[in-house]
Amino acid sequence: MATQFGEKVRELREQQHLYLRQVAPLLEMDTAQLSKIEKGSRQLKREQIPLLAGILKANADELLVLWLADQLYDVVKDEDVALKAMDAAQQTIKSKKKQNRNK
Amino acid sequence: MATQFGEKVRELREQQHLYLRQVAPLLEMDTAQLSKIEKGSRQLKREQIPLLAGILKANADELLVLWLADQLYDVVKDEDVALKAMDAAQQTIKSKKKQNRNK
DNA sequence: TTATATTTGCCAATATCTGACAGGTCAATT
DNA sequence: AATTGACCTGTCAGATATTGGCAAATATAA
Repeated sequence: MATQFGEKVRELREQQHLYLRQVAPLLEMDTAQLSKIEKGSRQLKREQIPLLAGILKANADELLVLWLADQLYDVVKDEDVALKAMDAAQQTIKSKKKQNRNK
Repeated sequence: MATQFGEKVRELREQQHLYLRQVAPLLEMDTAQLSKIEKGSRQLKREQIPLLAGILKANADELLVLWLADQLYDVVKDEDVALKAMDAAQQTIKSKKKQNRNK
């Protein structure tokens, strides 16, 4: 249930001494929603990550990596072949990267 | 657009000299849907993979790995930090595995 | 042309996710 | 014990996304 992204957001928010009720309006949501995001039962929208990073004075890419890792984990979390699937996907990404370099 | 899973299914189906119209009904769908699945514009349901593997005399886990890899790829395909996110997710999976061993 | 196999476009039906609110717990304060 | 402030949880209608199914288009071969 808990997510790496949510836990990191909470940690950063507390470091900044901010309350949910202070941060939530900046993201145009209510405190309940932000609470759920930190607890991992809702997803922040991908495009809101840079804004949130700004609010929490954090690195947007670092937050993005955690956010993506949560999405990836969600796909394979119950699968015995999770690591094999991850390897296969990694290969795909690497070969696409190579393609992009050569065009 | 194309998927590893879809391409593999087509390859296997042709090896078995089967037509879409022969395979589709066994999966309780029409040929159009199966065509889209092979082309990668639709997803086969996770739970239908073993049945399809049986029809195509293929290994269910092998197909599952491709299917999952497609889902994973879809999450990160447009992201610069794709590989970092994959690494992070891999770490999470590995540490969960360890947890399961010790309980 | 005709027949067969596959592909594509469309859209209604279904499934999933989100926003918003109400009511709840918990801890500190009076 | 009553109040306050911060946060958490459940619910559900509305918004979004996905799927199923049909019809028509395309492709290939005879």
